[in-house]
Amino acid sequence: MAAKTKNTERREDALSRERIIAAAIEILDAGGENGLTVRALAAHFTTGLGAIYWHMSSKADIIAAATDAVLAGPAAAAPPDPGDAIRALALRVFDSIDDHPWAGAQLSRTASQPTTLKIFESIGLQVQALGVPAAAQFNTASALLSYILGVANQNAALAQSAEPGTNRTAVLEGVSAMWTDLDPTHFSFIRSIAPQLRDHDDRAQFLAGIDLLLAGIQASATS
Amino acid sequence: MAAKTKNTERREDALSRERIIAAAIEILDAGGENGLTVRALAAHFTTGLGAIYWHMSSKADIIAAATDAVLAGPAAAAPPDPGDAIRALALRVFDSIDDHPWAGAQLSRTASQPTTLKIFESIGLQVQALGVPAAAQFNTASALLSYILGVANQNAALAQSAEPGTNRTAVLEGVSAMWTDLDPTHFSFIRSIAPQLRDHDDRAQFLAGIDLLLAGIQASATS
DNA sequence: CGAGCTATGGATCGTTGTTCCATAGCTAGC
DNA sequence: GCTAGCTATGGAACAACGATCCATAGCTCG
Repeated sequence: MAAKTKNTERREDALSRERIIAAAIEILDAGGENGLTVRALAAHFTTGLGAIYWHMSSKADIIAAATDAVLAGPAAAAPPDPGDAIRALALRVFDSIDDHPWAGAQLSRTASQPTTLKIFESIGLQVQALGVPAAAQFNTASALLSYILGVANQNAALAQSAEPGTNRTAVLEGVSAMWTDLDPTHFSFIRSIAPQLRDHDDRAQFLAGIDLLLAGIQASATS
Repeated sequence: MAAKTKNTERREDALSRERIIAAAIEILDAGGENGLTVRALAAHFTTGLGAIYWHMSSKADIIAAATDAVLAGPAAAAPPDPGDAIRALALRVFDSIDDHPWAGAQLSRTASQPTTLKIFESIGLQVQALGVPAAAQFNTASALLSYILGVANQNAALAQSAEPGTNRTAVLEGVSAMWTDLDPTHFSFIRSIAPQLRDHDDRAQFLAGIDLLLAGIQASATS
């Protein structure tokens, strides 16, 4: 059959779902979730609202698609060891959220988000490879997913709390100082770790939690 | 033109920050986060917007205060065993979010939320009691907090996705059916656990994750 | 050469958070 | 007892948002 040439270009730079999502990611990276408005998108293409809504059904649709696009990585070959595979998978999600914090809030927003399902599936497969009994696989994979999404959300929240081009170091300095000024009788622990906050590595801390879960899985299996 | 005398008399039921927060919780429980508008609050007290903004500085302030109020439990006496104390603490947060899902999304929104700080402090104290080395306490407590907030967020998202009086069982049935209909080659794990989703216990699953982390902490300490 | 679909630009609607202002009750000082 | 000033209230007004609707222009096909 003759290939239908859909070159119905009204504009030089034809609008499309892909181009809109790419622009949305740009705007989200620059201004956070509040910076993305349908009007800002329309202005980016020097067009009207109708053109945007012709390609996208709603703003939620736009953000969901942008999140999927940002997290749809090349799915690098999984390491042979299931534990390492989970670590690599988790870090891939973490790094994506680190680059695009607004996506972190979206990931846990709708449980049916395709990306979240794919992550959950990947985790589940590695949990099976770890030899976790069938009856415990659901709980184990859910725990890993919940932890990953939890960290993703906190990163997103932290990034949004200091919207503009604020330096990350400055933010941590501020929080650390705030923690140090807490009431010593009610917040002895937080005060004790306040100095560590200033130059701690988010990524390493995230990985430490994954390792804790993996150690727990190992321990539960051999007991 | 002295026609309209404005009815700005002092009210019998005097407005106050506490009464506004209580009403906000009522509205949030009934209609979720989207159901709470400043105008709905004003209508609840048969007053205007100015009266609300006199007591509360912003809508974010209202939601934050409502979240704090809902999670400020009686802080029951902690069990002697640190592990049990963490379990009890985590379940207290879980049950609060279960009753007021909208609070789950708020908890991780602002890291400086007093309630989150208190939870973090409590976790940290028990982590210390567990004998975790000082250098690992920050990471360990953070992992526990991230997991708890992660589950809280997912509960909040799930509750919001089916806003009205939809039955929880019906929602799970639907998701379970959706999982079963996934492509078998790409979602073998999710399909395998789909039946378990239908009648799984959220609370027990949450606790299983806590136990996994506790087992991991134990294992890391003795190795 | 029109009919019909695709796509666009923008007016418009309803709702939201927030600010502003006029005004009434209350209280302290004289 | 009177008034200046603070506390509190009710509601108008504003700016911005997501979403819908509509007129219209380009294009394909019969």
